[in-house]
Amino acid sequence: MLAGGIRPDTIVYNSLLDGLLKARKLDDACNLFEKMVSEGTRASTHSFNSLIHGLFKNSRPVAGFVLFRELKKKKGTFVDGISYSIVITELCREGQVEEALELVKEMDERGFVVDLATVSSLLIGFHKSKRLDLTERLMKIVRYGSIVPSVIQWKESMEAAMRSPPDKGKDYTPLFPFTGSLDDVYNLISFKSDQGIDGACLNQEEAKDEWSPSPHLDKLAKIADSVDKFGTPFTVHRGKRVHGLGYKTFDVDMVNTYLSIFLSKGKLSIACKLFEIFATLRREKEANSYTYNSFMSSFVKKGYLRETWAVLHEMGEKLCSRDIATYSIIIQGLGKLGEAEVASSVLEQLSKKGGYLDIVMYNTLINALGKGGRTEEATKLFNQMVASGVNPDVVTFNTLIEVNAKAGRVKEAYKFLRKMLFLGLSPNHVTDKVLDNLEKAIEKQRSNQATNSEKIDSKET
DNA sequence: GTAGGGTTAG
Repeated sequence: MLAGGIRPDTIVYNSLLDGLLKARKLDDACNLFEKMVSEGTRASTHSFNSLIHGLFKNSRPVAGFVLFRELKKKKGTFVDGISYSIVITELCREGQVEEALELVKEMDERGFVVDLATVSSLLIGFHKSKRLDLTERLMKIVRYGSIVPSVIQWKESMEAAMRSPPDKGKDYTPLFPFTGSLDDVYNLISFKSDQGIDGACLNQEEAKDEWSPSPHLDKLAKIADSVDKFGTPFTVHRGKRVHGLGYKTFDVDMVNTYLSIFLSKGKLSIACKLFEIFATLRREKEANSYTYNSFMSSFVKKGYLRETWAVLHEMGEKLCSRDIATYSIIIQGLGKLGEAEVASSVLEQLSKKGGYLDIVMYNTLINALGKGGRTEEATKLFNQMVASGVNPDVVTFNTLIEVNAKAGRVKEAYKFLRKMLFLGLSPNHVTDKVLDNLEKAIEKQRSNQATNSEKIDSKET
Protein backbone atom coordinates (compact mmCIF):
# COMPACT_ATOMS: atom_id res chain seq x y z
CA MET A 1 0.00 0.00 0.00
CA LEU A 2 1.40 3.38 -0.96
CA ALA A 3 1.31 6.47 1.23
CA GLY A 4 -2.03 8.21 1.48
CA GLY A 5 -3.97 4.98 1.18
CA ILE A 6 -3.94 4.99 -2.61
CA ARG A 7 -3.99 1.50 -3.96
CA PRO A 8 -1.65 0.89 -6.88
CA ASP A 9 -3.45 -0.53 -9.90
CA THR A 10 -2.33 -3.29 -12.25
CA ILE A 11 -0.29 -0.95 -14.47
CA VAL A 12 1.61 0.52 -11.52
CA TYR A 13 2.34 -2.98 -10.24
CA ASN A 14 3.41 -4.15 -13.71
CA SER A 15 5.85 -1.27 -14.09
CA LEU A 16 7.37 -1.95 -10.67
CA LEU A 17 7.50 -5.66 -11.36
CA ASP A 18 9.25 -5.17 -14.67
CA GLY A 19 11.71 -2.70 -13.16
CA LEU A 20 12.66 -5.08 -10.36
CA LEU A 21 13.12 -7.97 -12.76
CA LYS A 22 15.28 -5.88 -15.08
CA ALA A 23 17.35 -4.78 -12.10
CA ARG A 24 17.71 -8.50 -11.37
CA LYS A 25 15.96 -8.29 -8.04
CA LEU A 26 14.10 -11.54 -8.42
CA ASP A 27 13.22 -11.97 -4.75
CA ASP A 28 11.82 -8.47 -4.46
CA ALA A 29 9.86 -9.02 -7.66
CA CYS A 30 8.35 -12.25 -6.31
CA ASN A 31 7.41 -10.56 -3.05
CA LEU A 32 5.81 -7.72 -4.94
CA PHE A 33 3.87 -10.14 -7.09
CA GLU A 34 2.58 -11.97 -4.03
CA LYS A 35 1.57 -8.68 -2.48
CA MET A 36 -0.24 -7.73 -5.65
CA VAL A 37 -2.18 -11.00 -5.63
CA SER A 38 -2.97 -10.86 -1.90
CA GLU A 39 -4.25 -7.31 -2.30
CA GLY A 40 -6.61 -8.55 -4.94
CA THR A 41 -5.06 -6.63 -7.82
CA ARG A 42 -5.62 -8.59 -10.98
CA ALA A 43 -2.48 -9.78 -12.78
CA SER A 44 -2.70 -9.20 -16.52
CA THR A 45 -1.01 -10.84 -19.50
CA HIS A 46 1.49 -7.97 -19.26
CA SER A 47 2.36 -9.03 -15.69
CA PHE A 48 2.92 -12.64 -16.69
CA ASN A 49 4.97 -11.70 -19.72
CA SER A 50 7.23 -9.60 -17.53
CA LEU A 51 7.47 -12.50 -15.09
CA ILE A 52 8.36 -15.09 -17.74
CA HIS A 53 10.93 -12.83 -19.34
CA GLY A 54 12.23 -11.92 -15.89
CA LEU A 55 12.68 -15.57 -14.94
CA PHE A 56 14.74 -16.13 -18.11
CA LYS A 57 16.81 -13.02 -17.46
CA ASN A 58 17.37 -14.07 -13.85
CA SER A 59 18.76 -17.49 -14.74
CA ARG A 60 15.59 -19.45 -13.95
CA PRO A 61 14.77 -20.80 -17.40
CA VAL A 62 12.91 -23.89 -16.19
CA ALA A 63 10.64 -21.81 -13.97
CA GLY A 64 9.90 -19.59 -16.96
CA PHE A 65 8.97 -22.51 -19.20
CA VAL A 66 6.79 -24.07 -16.49
CA LEU A 67 4.95 -20.81 -15.85
CA PHE A 68 4.26 -20.43 -19.57
CA ARG A 69 2.97 -23.99 -19.83
CA GLU A 70 0.71 -23.58 -16.80
CA LEU A 71 -0.71 -20.28 -18.06
CA LYS A 72 -1.57 -21.91 -21.37
CA LYS A 73 -3.61 -24.56 -19.55
CA LYS A 74 -5.68 -21.99 -17.68
CA LYS A 75 -9.02 -20.85 -18.97
CA GLY A 76 -9.17 -17.31 -20.28
CA THR A 77 -6.47 -15.24 -21.93
CA PHE A 78 -3.26 -15.44 -19.96
CA VAL A 79 -0.86 -15.71 -22.88
CA ASP A 80 -0.62 -13.74 -26.11
CA GLY A 81 1.77 -13.29 -29.06
CA ILE A 82 4.33 -11.54 -26.87
CA SER A 83 4.40 -14.48 -24.43
CA TYR A 84 5.11 -16.83 -27.32
CA SER A 85 7.75 -14.46 -28.66
CA ILE A 86 9.52 -14.35 -25.28
CA VAL A 87 9.58 -18.13 -24.93
CA ILE A 88 10.61 -18.69 -28.55
CA THR A 89 13.50 -16.26 -28.12
CA GLU A 90 14.71 -18.10 -25.03
CA LEU A 91 14.53 -21.47 -26.83
CA CYS A 92 16.55 -19.98 -29.70
CA ARG A 93 19.16 -18.68 -27.27
CA GLU A 94 19.49 -22.15 -25.82
CA GLY A 95 19.83 -23.63 -29.29
CA GLN A 96 16.52 -25.50 -29.13
CA VAL A 97 15.40 -24.32 -32.55
CA GLU A 98 13.17 -27.29 -33.38
CA GLU A 99 11.17 -26.69 -30.20
CA ALA A 100 11.02 -22.99 -31.01
CA LEU A 101 9.58 -23.80 -34.41
CA GLU A 102 6.92 -26.02 -32.80
CA LEU A 103 5.83 -23.03 -30.72
CA VAL A 104 5.73 -20.85 -33.83
CA LYS A 105 3.32 -23.34 -35.35
CA GLU A 106 1.21 -23.28 -32.20
CA MET A 107 1.10 -19.51 -31.97
CA ASP A 108 0.17 -19.18 -35.60
CA GLU A 109 -2.61 -21.73 -35.22
CA ARG A 110 -3.94 -19.77 -32.27
CA GLY A 111 -4.03 -16.67 -34.46
CA PHE A 112 -1.11 -14.76 -32.92
CA VAL A 113 1.00 -12.82 -35.41
CA VAL A 114 4.57 -14.02 -35.87
CA ASP A 115 6.10 -10.56 -36.11
CA LEU A 116 9.50 -9.06 -36.86
CA ALA A 117 10.88 -9.39 -33.32
CA THR A 118 10.00 -13.09 -33.25
CA VAL A 119 11.38 -13.72 -36.73
CA SER A 120 14.61 -11.89 -35.79
CA SER A 121 15.16 -14.22 -32.85
CA LEU A 122 14.43 -17.25 -35.01
CA LEU A 123 16.80 -16.20 -37.80
CA ILE A 124 19.62 -15.62 -35.35
CA GLY A 125 18.84 -18.93 -33.67
CA PHE A 126 18.84 -20.80 -37.03
CA HIS A 127 22.21 -19.31 -37.95
CA LYS A 128 23.70 -20.02 -34.55
CA SER A 129 22.76 -23.68 -34.66
CA LYS A 130 23.51 -23.96 -38.39
CA ARG A 131 19.97 -24.90 -39.29
CA LEU A 132 19.31 -22.57 -42.22
CA ASP A 133 16.99 -25.21 -43.66
CA LEU A 134 14.50 -24.23 -40.98
CA THR A 135 13.88 -20.88 -42.67
CA GLU A 136 11.98 -22.73 -45.40
CA ARG A 137 9.93 -24.56 -42.80
CA LEU A 138 9.24 -21.30 -41.00
CA MET A 139 7.86 -19.84 -44.19
CA LYS A 140 5.55 -22.83 -44.68
CA ILE A 141 4.34 -22.80 -41.08
CA VAL A 142 3.31 -19.19 -40.81
CA ARG A 143 0.00 -18.44 -42.46
CA TYR A 144 -1.21 -15.60 -40.32
CA GLY A 145 0.28 -12.19 -41.09
CA SER A 146 2.84 -11.59 -43.82
CA ILE A 147 6.14 -10.66 -42.17
CA VAL A 148 8.01 -13.89 -42.99
CA PRO A 149 7.85 -13.62 -46.80
CA SER A 150 8.87 -10.01 -46.60
CA VAL A 151 11.82 -10.87 -44.38
CA ILE A 152 12.88 -13.51 -46.92
CA GLN A 153 12.58 -10.93 -49.68
CA TRP A 154 14.59 -8.50 -47.61
CA LYS A 155 17.30 -11.11 -47.21
CA GLU A 156 17.34 -11.79 -50.95
CA SER A 157 17.67 -8.15 -51.87
CA MET A 158 20.42 -7.76 -49.29
CA GLU A 159 22.31 -10.71 -50.76
CA ALA A 160 21.85 -9.35 -54.28
CA ALA A 161 23.22 -5.99 -53.17
CA MET A 162 26.17 -7.69 -51.50
CA ARG A 163 27.08 -9.55 -54.67
CA SER A 164 27.74 -6.23 -56.34
CA PRO A 165 28.82 -3.89 -53.60
CA PRO A 166 29.37 -0.22 -54.42
CA ASP A 167 33.04 -0.43 -53.50
CA LYS A 168 34.56 -3.73 -54.41
CA GLY A 169 37.61 -5.06 -52.71
CA LYS A 170 37.49 -2.79 -49.71
CA ASP A 171 38.10 -4.34 -46.35
CA TYR A 172 36.95 -2.96 -43.04
CA THR A 173 39.82 -0.59 -42.41
CA PRO A 174 38.75 2.39 -44.52
CA LEU A 175 35.19 2.05 -43.33
CA PHE A 176 35.91 3.66 -40.00
CA PRO A 177 38.93 5.89 -40.51
CA PHE A 178 40.71 6.86 -37.34
CA THR A 179 44.36 7.66 -37.08
CA GLY A 180 44.45 8.84 -33.50
CA SER A 181 46.53 7.63 -30.62
CA LEU A 182 45.62 6.22 -27.25
CA ASP A 183 45.57 9.75 -25.82
CA ASP A 184 42.72 10.61 -28.19
CA VAL A 185 40.89 7.56 -26.92
CA TYR A 186 41.04 8.95 -23.41
CA ASN A 187 39.57 12.16 -24.79
CA LEU A 188 36.81 10.21 -26.47
CA ILE A 189 35.72 8.65 -23.23
CA SER A 190 36.44 11.42 -20.75
CA PHE A 191 33.61 13.41 -19.28
CA LYS A 192 33.30 17.12 -18.74
CA SER A 193 34.52 17.76 -15.27
CA ASP A 194 34.16 21.24 -13.88
CA GLN A 195 32.02 23.26 -16.18
CA GLY A 196 29.43 22.58 -18.80
CA ILE A 197 26.70 20.04 -18.36
CA ASP A 198 28.11 18.54 -15.23
CA GLY A 199 28.47 21.94 -13.62
CA ALA A 200 24.99 22.86 -14.69
CA CYS A 201 23.72 19.63 -13.20
CA LEU A 202 25.34 20.37 -9.90
CA ASN A 203 23.92 23.87 -9.79
CA GLN A 204 20.47 22.66 -10.56
CA GLU A 205 20.88 20.06 -7.94
CA GLU A 206 21.57 22.69 -5.33
CA ALA A 207 18.15 24.15 -5.98
CA LYS A 208 16.38 21.06 -4.73
CA ASP A 209 12.74 20.51 -5.38
CA GLU A 210 11.19 19.96 -1.99
CA TRP A 211 8.21 18.28 -3.56
CA SER A 212 10.20 15.80 -5.53
CA PRO A 213 9.42 12.21 -4.59
CA SER A 214 12.98 11.21 -5.38
CA PRO A 215 15.99 13.51 -5.68
CA HIS A 216 17.94 10.56 -7.03
CA LEU A 217 15.54 10.12 -9.92
CA ASP A 218 15.69 13.85 -10.61
CA LYS A 219 19.44 13.62 -10.89
CA LEU A 220 19.16 10.65 -13.23
CA ALA A 221 16.67 12.49 -15.40
CA LYS A 222 19.00 15.49 -15.64
CA ILE A 223 22.03 13.55 -16.69
CA ALA A 224 20.09 11.18 -18.91
CA ASP A 225 20.40 13.23 -22.04
CA SER A 226 23.52 15.18 -21.26
CA VAL A 227 26.44 15.58 -23.60
CA ASP A 228 30.00 14.57 -22.86
CA LYS A 229 33.24 16.33 -23.68
CA PHE A 230 33.29 15.11 -27.23
CA GLY A 231 29.75 16.28 -27.80
CA THR A 232 28.31 12.80 -27.89
CA PRO A 233 24.98 12.40 -26.19
CA PHE A 234 25.05 9.91 -23.38
CA THR A 235 21.90 8.14 -22.43
CA VAL A 236 21.30 5.82 -19.54
CA HIS A 237 18.62 4.16 -21.62
CA ARG A 238 19.33 1.39 -24.03
CA GLY A 239 18.89 1.82 -27.74
CA LYS A 240 15.27 2.36 -28.66
CA ARG A 241 13.35 -0.37 -30.34
CA VAL A 242 11.85 0.44 -33.69
CA HIS A 243 9.51 -1.49 -35.88
CA GLY A 244 10.47 -2.89 -39.22
CA LEU A 245 9.69 -0.89 -42.32
CA GLY A 246 9.42 -3.68 -44.86
CA TYR A 247 11.87 -5.30 -47.21
CA LYS A 248 12.14 -2.43 -49.67
CA THR A 249 13.50 0.00 -47.14
CA PHE A 250 16.70 -1.77 -46.15
CA ASP A 251 15.88 -0.69 -42.67
CA VAL A 252 18.33 -0.49 -39.83
CA ASP A 253 16.59 -3.11 -37.69
CA MET A 254 17.07 -5.83 -40.28
CA VAL A 255 20.61 -4.60 -40.91
CA ASN A 256 21.28 -4.94 -37.19
CA THR A 257 19.88 -8.46 -37.16
CA TYR A 258 22.12 -9.56 -40.02
CA LEU A 259 25.12 -7.71 -38.62
CA SER A 260 24.65 -9.74 -35.48
CA ILE A 261 24.50 -12.94 -37.51
CA PHE A 262 27.62 -12.14 -39.56
CA LEU A 263 29.60 -10.77 -36.65
CA SER A 264 28.83 -13.69 -34.36
CA LYS A 265 30.39 -15.93 -36.99
CA GLY A 266 33.39 -13.68 -37.20
CA LYS A 267 32.53 -12.66 -40.75
CA LEU A 268 33.80 -9.15 -40.35
CA SER A 269 34.29 -8.36 -44.01
CA ILE A 270 30.74 -9.35 -44.94
CA ALA A 271 29.37 -7.36 -42.01
CA CYS A 272 31.34 -4.34 -43.15
CA LYS A 273 30.12 -4.75 -46.70
CA LEU A 274 26.56 -4.79 -45.43
CA PHE A 275 27.16 -1.69 -43.36
CA GLU A 276 28.76 0.03 -46.31
CA ILE A 277 25.78 -0.65 -48.56
CA PHE A 278 23.47 0.52 -45.84
CA ALA A 279 25.49 3.70 -45.28
CA THR A 280 25.67 4.43 -49.03
CA LEU A 281 21.95 4.01 -49.54
CA ARG A 282 21.32 6.33 -46.64
CA ARG A 283 17.75 5.40 -46.05
CA GLU A 284 15.48 7.24 -43.74
CA LYS A 285 16.88 5.49 -40.70
CA GLU A 286 20.45 6.12 -39.61
CA ALA A 287 22.62 3.55 -37.97
CA ASN A 288 21.85 3.50 -34.27
CA SER A 289 23.73 2.55 -31.15
CA TYR A 290 22.93 -1.14 -31.71
CA THR A 291 24.69 -0.95 -35.08
CA TYR A 292 27.81 0.71 -33.74
CA ASN A 293 27.88 -1.38 -30.58
CA SER A 294 27.78 -4.54 -32.69
CA PHE A 295 30.81 -3.47 -34.66
CA MET A 296 32.72 -2.28 -31.63
CA SER A 297 32.03 -5.47 -29.77
CA SER A 298 33.22 -7.55 -32.68
CA PHE A 299 36.35 -5.48 -33.23
CA VAL A 300 37.21 -5.69 -29.55
CA LYS A 301 36.78 -9.47 -29.57
CA LYS A 302 39.15 -9.74 -32.52
CA GLY A 303 41.61 -7.43 -30.86
CA TYR A 304 41.24 -4.70 -33.51
CA LEU A 305 41.36 -1.91 -30.98
CA ARG A 306 42.21 0.86 -33.42
CA GLU A 307 39.06 0.08 -35.38
CA THR A 308 37.09 -0.05 -32.15
CA TRP A 309 38.08 3.48 -31.25
CA ALA A 310 37.38 4.52 -34.83
CA VAL A 311 33.78 3.38 -34.47
CA LEU A 312 33.53 5.25 -31.21
CA HIS A 313 34.85 8.29 -33.03
CA GLU A 314 32.25 7.89 -35.78
CA MET A 315 29.48 7.55 -33.21
CA GLY A 316 30.58 10.91 -31.90
CA GLU A 317 30.57 12.46 -35.36
CA LYS A 318 27.12 11.10 -36.08
CA LEU A 319 25.93 12.27 -32.66
CA CYS A 320 24.73 8.77 -32.04
CA SER A 321 24.22 8.39 -28.35
CA ARG A 322 26.29 5.97 -26.37
CA ASP A 323 24.42 3.76 -24.03
CA ILE A 324 25.33 1.41 -21.25
CA ALA A 325 26.37 -1.28 -23.72
CA THR A 326 28.77 1.15 -25.43
CA TYR A 327 30.51 1.79 -22.14
CA SER A 328 30.68 -1.91 -21.37
CA ILE A 329 32.48 -2.41 -24.68
CA ILE A 330 34.83 0.50 -23.95
CA ILE A 331 35.68 -1.12 -20.63
CA GLN A 332 36.26 -4.41 -22.45
CA GLY A 333 38.59 -2.70 -24.93
CA LEU A 334 40.56 -0.98 -22.21
CA GLY A 335 40.88 -4.32 -20.47
CA LYS A 336 42.36 -5.78 -23.66
CA LEU A 337 44.82 -2.92 -23.81
CA GLY A 338 45.92 -3.84 -20.32
CA GLU A 339 44.47 -0.57 -19.09
CA ALA A 340 42.45 -2.02 -16.24
CA GLU A 341 43.11 1.13 -14.21
CA VAL A 342 41.52 3.34 -16.85
CA ALA A 343 38.67 0.87 -17.21
CA SER A 344 38.03 1.10 -13.48
CA SER A 345 38.05 4.87 -13.62
CA VAL A 346 35.55 4.91 -16.48
CA LEU A 347 33.22 2.88 -14.30
CA GLU A 348 33.85 5.19 -11.39
CA GLN A 349 33.08 8.27 -13.47
CA LEU A 350 29.87 6.74 -14.75
CA SER A 351 28.86 5.85 -11.25
CA LYS A 352 29.54 9.40 -10.07
CA LYS A 353 27.60 10.78 -12.98
CA GLY A 354 24.43 8.84 -12.68
CA GLY A 355 24.77 6.20 -10.03
CA TYR A 356 23.35 3.73 -12.49
CA LEU A 357 25.63 0.78 -13.09
CA ASP A 358 24.21 -2.30 -14.58
CA ILE A 359 25.23 -5.88 -14.05
CA VAL A 360 26.81 -6.23 -17.48
CA MET A 361 29.10 -3.33 -16.75
CA TYR A 362 30.24 -5.00 -13.53
CA ASN A 363 30.61 -8.35 -15.27
CA THR A 364 32.69 -6.81 -18.03
CA LEU A 365 35.05 -5.08 -15.64
CA ILE A 366 35.35 -8.17 -13.45
CA ASN A 367 36.32 -10.03 -16.61
CA ALA A 368 38.79 -7.33 -17.66
CA LEU A 369 40.43 -7.32 -14.22
CA GLY A 370 40.52 -11.10 -14.03
CA LYS A 371 41.99 -11.55 -17.50
CA GLY A 372 44.58 -8.92 -16.64
CA GLY A 373 45.74 -11.10 -13.79
CA ARG A 374 44.16 -8.88 -11.16
CA THR A 375 42.15 -11.62 -9.54
CA GLU A 376 42.12 -9.96 -6.14
CA GLU A 377 40.72 -6.75 -7.57
CA ALA A 378 38.11 -8.73 -9.48
CA THR A 379 36.96 -10.30 -6.22
CA LYS A 380 36.93 -6.90 -4.58
CA LEU A 381 34.71 -5.54 -7.34
CA PHE A 382 32.42 -8.53 -6.89
CA ASN A 383 32.03 -7.67 -3.22
CA GLN A 384 31.46 -4.02 -4.05
CA MET A 385 28.80 -5.00 -6.54
CA VAL A 386 26.98 -7.17 -4.02
CA ALA A 387 27.27 -4.44 -1.37
CA SER A 388 25.67 -1.92 -3.70
CA GLY A 389 22.68 -4.20 -4.16
CA VAL A 390 23.38 -5.54 -7.66
CA ASN A 391 22.66 -9.28 -7.65
CA PRO A 392 25.34 -11.36 -9.38
CA ASP A 393 24.13 -13.66 -12.15
CA VAL A 394 25.41 -16.76 -13.96
CA VAL A 395 27.73 -14.62 -16.07
CA THR A 396 29.32 -13.11 -12.97
CA PHE A 397 29.96 -16.53 -11.46
CA ASN A 398 31.13 -18.10 -14.70
CA THR A 399 33.62 -15.27 -15.08
CA LEU A 400 34.88 -15.48 -11.50
CA ILE A 401 35.19 -19.27 -11.61
CA GLU A 402 37.06 -19.01 -14.89
CA VAL A 403 39.57 -16.35 -13.92
CA ASN A 404 40.27 -17.99 -10.57
CA ALA A 405 40.72 -21.37 -12.21
CA LYS A 406 43.12 -19.88 -14.73
CA ALA A 407 45.06 -18.21 -11.96
CA GLY A 408 45.35 -21.60 -10.25
CA ARG A 409 43.18 -20.47 -7.35
CA VAL A 410 41.16 -23.66 -7.24
CA LYS A 411 39.75 -23.08 -3.76
CA GLU A 412 38.44 -19.65 -4.68
CA ALA A 413 36.94 -21.02 -7.87
CA TYR A 414 35.03 -23.65 -5.92
CA LYS A 415 33.91 -21.04 -3.43
CA PHE A 416 32.23 -19.11 -6.23
CA LEU A 417 30.68 -22.28 -7.64
CA ARG A 418 29.18 -23.16 -4.26
CA LYS A 419 27.95 -19.60 -3.79
CA MET A 420 26.26 -19.70 -7.18
CA LEU A 421 24.48 -22.98 -6.41
CA PHE A 422 23.56 -21.70 -2.95
CA LEU A 423 21.85 -18.69 -4.54
CA GLY A 424 19.80 -21.07 -6.64
CA LEU A 425 21.33 -20.01 -9.97
CA SER A 426 21.29 -22.78 -12.53
CA PRO A 427 24.59 -23.40 -14.32
CA ASN A 428 24.48 -23.11 -18.11
CA HIS A 429 26.55 -24.51 -20.99
CA VAL A 430 29.24 -21.90 -20.35
CA THR A 431 29.52 -23.10 -16.76
CA ASP A 432 30.14 -26.63 -18.05
CA LYS A 433 33.01 -25.41 -20.20
CA VAL A 434 34.46 -23.39 -17.35
CA LEU A 435 34.23 -26.33 -14.95
CA ASP A 436 36.04 -28.57 -17.44
CA ASN A 437 38.88 -26.08 -17.33
CA LEU A 438 38.75 -26.04 -13.56
CA GLU A 439 39.18 -29.83 -13.54
CA LYS A 440 42.22 -29.42 -15.73
CA ALA A 441 43.62 -26.80 -13.36
CA ILE A 442 43.23 -29.23 -10.49
CA GLU A 443 44.95 -31.99 -12.48
CA LYS A 444 47.79 -29.64 -13.23
CA GLN A 445 48.09 -28.64 -9.59
CA ARG A 446 48.12 -32.30 -8.57
CA SER A 447 50.80 -33.26 -11.03
CA ASN A 448 52.84 -30.22 -10.01
CA GLN A 449 52.54 -31.26 -6.38
CA ALA A 450 53.49 -34.77 -7.36
CA THR A 451 56.64 -33.62 -9.16
CA ASN A 452 57.45 -31.33 -6.27
CA SER A 453 57.16 -34.12 -3.72
CA GLU A 454 59.15 -36.36 -6.02
CA LYS A 455 61.83 -33.70 -6.01
CA ILE A 456 61.67 -33.52 -2.23
CA ASP A 457 61.78 -37.30 -2.06
CA SER A 458 64.81 -37.47 -4.28
CA LYS A 459 66.50 -34.75 -2.21
CA GLU A 460 65.82 -36.65 0.97
CA THR A 461 67.18 -39.92 -0.32
C1' DG B 1 0.51 4.90 -19.08
C1' DT B 2 3.20 -1.24 -18.20
C1' DA B 3 5.69 -6.66 -21.66
C1' DG B 4 9.20 -9.32 -26.51
C1' DG B 5 14.18 -9.30 -31.16
C1' DG B 6 19.29 -7.04 -32.79
C1' DT B 7 25.01 -4.60 -28.42
C1' DT B 8 27.47 -6.48 -22.91
C1' DA B 9 30.68 -13.35 -19.87
C1' DG B 10 32.38 -18.08 -22.85
